[in-house]
This record gives sequence, structure tokens and C-alpha cells, in this order.
Amino acid sequence: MQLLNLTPLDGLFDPHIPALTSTAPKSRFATATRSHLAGELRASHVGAKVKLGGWVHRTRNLGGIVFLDLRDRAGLVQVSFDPKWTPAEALERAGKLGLETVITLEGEVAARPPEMRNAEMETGEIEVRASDFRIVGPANTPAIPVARGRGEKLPAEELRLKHRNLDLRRFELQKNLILRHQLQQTTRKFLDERGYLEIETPILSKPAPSGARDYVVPSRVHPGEFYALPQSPQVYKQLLMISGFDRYFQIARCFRDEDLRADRQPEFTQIDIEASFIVPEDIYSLTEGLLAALWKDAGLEIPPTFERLRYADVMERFGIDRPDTRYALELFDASEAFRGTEFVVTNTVLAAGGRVRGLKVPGGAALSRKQLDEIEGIAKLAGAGGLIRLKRGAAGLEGPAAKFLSESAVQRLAIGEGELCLLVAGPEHVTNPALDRVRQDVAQRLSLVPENKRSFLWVTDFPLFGREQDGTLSSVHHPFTSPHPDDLHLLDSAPEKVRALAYDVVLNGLELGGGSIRINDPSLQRKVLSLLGIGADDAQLRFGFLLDALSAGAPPHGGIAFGFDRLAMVLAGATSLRDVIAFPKTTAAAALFEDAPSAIPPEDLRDLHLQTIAN
RNA sequence: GGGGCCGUAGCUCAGCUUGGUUAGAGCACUCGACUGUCACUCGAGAGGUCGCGGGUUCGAGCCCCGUCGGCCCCGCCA
Repeated sequence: MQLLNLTPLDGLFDPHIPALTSTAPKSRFATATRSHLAGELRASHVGAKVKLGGWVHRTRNLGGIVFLDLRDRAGLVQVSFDPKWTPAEALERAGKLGLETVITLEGEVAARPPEMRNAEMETGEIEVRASDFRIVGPANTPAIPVARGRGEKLPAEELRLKHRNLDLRRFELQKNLILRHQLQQTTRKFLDERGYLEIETPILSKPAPSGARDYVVPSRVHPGEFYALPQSPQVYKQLLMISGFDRYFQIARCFRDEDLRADRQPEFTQIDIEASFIVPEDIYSLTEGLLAALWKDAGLEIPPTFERLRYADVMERFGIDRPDTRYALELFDASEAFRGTEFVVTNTVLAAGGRVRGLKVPGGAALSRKQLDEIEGIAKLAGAGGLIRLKRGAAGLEGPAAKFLSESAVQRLAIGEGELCLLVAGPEHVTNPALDRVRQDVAQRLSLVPENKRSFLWVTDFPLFGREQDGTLSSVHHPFTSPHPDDLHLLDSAPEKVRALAYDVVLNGLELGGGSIRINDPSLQRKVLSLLGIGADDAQLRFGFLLDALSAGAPPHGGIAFGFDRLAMVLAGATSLRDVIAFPKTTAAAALFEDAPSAIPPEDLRDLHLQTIAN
């Protein structure tokens, strides 16, 4: 281990380096110890005397001369150490540099001879001829490599998270986080220009109305009481509207204590927006503008407006509230073809008020028996009893169910040459999820998904309520969502038929964000809460502050929230949220780098009035 | 809560199917050679509780059970 015994800036200022006099482009990254970033040097810098600081990415020691690739945030540049321009002593030291050592160096930018250029490097036209260098940050052999060999896989994710400081040195992650930064800046600029105020809301908060489990923080000064971390700033932003701020936004951290997925982290970031005196149209156009600005950051153009589909229609056509409409494959109702047949399966379902629905897959007749069995497996996993398969063969319609169908029914089904018809019988809550999975799987199998297409759409007219398994009503969006004014008369008689002024924005089957117009009438809010099983006393206890605020002069208001991490993931082309978050958690919600969560000393527990119990 | 995959040198992996002496390779690391490389090349060397615990067996990296950790999925996530 080399002991340098440096104070942080010792040796970084070197009075012997002459002032830079070149006409080469100046860098906005210039500091007292550095004139440019390594990765920003180009042919236009040739002749410039430069001072660089960065990491040793790779070295090539040829004996008499040494090359190294110096890396910083902007990229790589080749530094050459050669007796023609490097003192023997420095050349000797350069040959011994270990990977990931931090050095500062001075030298001159030189054009490479034509045959020595490297077209694969952005800086490949030039190199920096080093006259001297200094180790300012010695490095142990890295636990995981930063520079990988061609074809070498990434280290295990566990190691990447444990040594996150090293993993974050990789270009891919630097690029992702830089893009994320740009998206944040664009968001702020876009919303600021439209009069939206960025206002922070508490992290130490109150338990959420319902839904996900809260992360909880014990109070030291209030024995036995707890804060909850916000699942979203929902109530705060409504209070801000009631206070008259009119337009609010926040790039807000949210917390939900639920089991994780590749696209789900326990703490995540939302672009949270709320405005007063608006209708859904206002949110649609704002969103379309904001998303266009964000996609532009990634160099992509998107449609100026998005198609709008009603919830009831997307469920009927696609079986899911966030359909991937890059490919057609729409569901249809085949019930009539099976009505009055001898087919027991469909008869039972039809008699019980269910339907036979499915899709016609162009080219699907080519799928093998084995593939069809796999598809049926997917449908069954999603809850279907089975999958009815029909295709047209030389002798007419083929498939186990074909013999039950009348001539006219066959006509009506109109299955074309080469088409495969896949049907599921059952009530909506069975056919929808099953056919959604089947539709997606078949599209994948037959390569029907256009890779570069971006299919944005709005889903509107969500129902206000859904039914829990025990039959009680629950909010589809959240309890503060306004019912559709045309449906208010149904609140008591047929609450599940009440539409909400709620909307989601969907891209390629991914929910990017969602929102609603909120209730601003306290009596209507009380009514909705009571339908949700929250009585007057309970409502006052949990949401009294909101109900009181609504009674104090509340403007009509509404908003939307976007999953910012997911936006960043999509735009970065990443497949995991962890690749667009600097310090993500594992699927068990653990932070491997700093080892959180961890035990705390007994005296701290006592201060918090807490005791741990064995289980 | 449930299912699946993975865990062998600092890293990426082979070895496991069919149990059998000193567990291999590439990269990284150490030493040596090399004056235009760019995944430099060449030679030598060091480096292993085979995640952990238990079991079966004359014998376990390999088979069985449990456990820990990571990833993916279902449930869950208004």
C-alpha cells in the first residue's frame, strides 16, 4: 500500500504549469486542477496543453511506451507515455498504474497518426501526450471490474449493489443517471414555465387512507405513536389547492411497504401535479406536452395528442385497463355461436351469465400443439378453466369444440385461412385477465409487437368503486376521486356503475401515470367515505383535517402523478428500475451498500419506547 | 405468504447429468519480457471454508433436507 500522506489539495496546484494559451475550446468543467474532461477532448483541441483528472480505466504497457485510457464522467481518452514527451521517471511509474487509480496529469492533445485512430472511441482522433502525472487517489484492486472484456457478463446483481460506488462508474449507469437528471430539469422547466410551483411536503406524515402498507417511524416524544412515510403527497397537494396555490408540482419521494418487482421499489419518485379550476382536458394537454418534452430529451418524437379510450371499452377490447395497442389482436364476443349447442362447457358458462370471448390470431394456425398447450397453460394460470381452439382446415373448422357448432355459427365466427381462434368461457373477471395474458403471449410468439412503435393512450371513465373479495366497496383510484357528475344518482342504487373522473396514461401496456379530478364538496366526500365503509366518526378521525379544509372554501381541483423512475427506465431503455436509481434496494427491500435496515442499540429502542419481540 | 432460477478463485464461468486421488479456464492480481497499443502480446506465479448447517455414503462441489442471500414471477402494490 502506497502511503501518499496528502492533504486533499496538496500537489494539485502546480505553479510550474504555464497558463493555458491555446485557442482550443474551453471546458465548463475547468477547475484549478483540471482544464477539461477527458471524454470531451476532440480534434479541435489538438495542440492544447491540458490538465486532466480521472480514473485509470485500462492500461497497455508495451515496455518502452505506455498507453492508458483515462476515464471521467464524459468518457475515455487515450493517454500516451513515450520517452519522446514523458520523463523516464514518470514513464516508469505509469507502467505500474493499477486499474481505477485516480490520477491527475498534464500533457498536450495530439492528433493520432491516421492508422492509429480508433473509430470506436469518441476521442479516437486524438490522444493526450502526458508530460507528468500524479496519483491522487490510490485504489485497491476493484472488487468488481469497471472495464469489462468483450462478451463478459455483468457481475452478479448482489455484488453490483454491494459495491455500488464501483458499479456506478460504468458508462451505462452514468448515462442513465445523467438522463434522469435531464428529465428532472425538463420537468421543472416545463412546469415552471406554466406557473406550477414546486412545493415540498412532509416525509414524516400520517397513515394513508388505504391500500399499501405504510413505512412507519416511531415518535420519541409521543410514546407509542408513529409517523407514516407518505405513499404519495395526495392529501397535501389537495390542501395546497384549498390554500390557493392554484398550480403545484413536486418531484416527490413516495414509500410503500409491499413486495417488490423489477419495476417496483419500496421508495420511488413521482412527478406529482395538481391544479385548480381544471377539467380532465386540462390535464390531458398538460401531460401530452410534458411527455413530449421528456421524450425529446431521449431524442424521440411522440404524437401531439394521445388516443382516448373508455375503461369499459378497453376492458371489452383488450381485457386489461392498460392495453398494449402497438398490435391489433382485439377480443371479440363469440357467445352467440355457442348458444344452443350441446357443448357443456360453454352452456354452463352461458347459463350462469358468462360469455365466450377470445381472439382471432392471423397466422396462428401455424402454432404447434405444444405451443398451444403452453398458451393454454398461461390462460389457466390467469384463472381460465381452459382454452377453446379453433382453426380452419381442409375439411372445415377443426378443433375439439368444432363439432358442436352449427353451419351458421361457423359462418358467423368467420375464421379465415391460417387464422387461429382462441376462446375462453367464463364471467368477465375470468375471461379478461386470461385473454389479456393470451393476447400478450401470442403477440410475443408471433412477433406481432413492433419494436420501435410507441403507442400512447388515455384510459378514461374508470369506475369509481370496485368490490373487494368480501363484497365491500373499495376505491379504484383513491377515496378523494370525484364521481362523474352524470352518475351521482347511482351512488346509492348501483355504486359500481358510477364512473369516476379518473384517467390513466398508458404507453405500450405500461401505466405511466394516473390521476383524477378530486371531490371538493365535503358532503360528497363524506358520502363516498361512508360508501367505502368509513363512518362519520372514523372519517373525522382519519381525514378530519381534509374534510374541514374542504369546508373552508375549496376550489374544484385535480391532478395527475407519473412514476418518474419508470419513465426514466423506459427512456433509458433499461429493464430494471435499479438501473435508473443511484442506490436501489433489493427485492427484499435491503440496501446492500450501506447494509440497511439494521439493528439499533437497545438504548435507542428505549428512547423510542419500543421493544422487539422474537417470532 | 407461494412458485421458479441462481450461489465454485477478486470477477465471469466450466465441473453436478453418471459421487471417486492434487477442483479447472479466461479476466483481474504479482513477477519478468516487449517502443504505437487500444480486450496489447508473450512467459512464470500466487490465489478456493465449492454460500452456510445437517443428512445419506467407505467417500459429497456433485445426491437429500434445512437455512441464508440475490434475481424473476404469483399473491400484494387505492
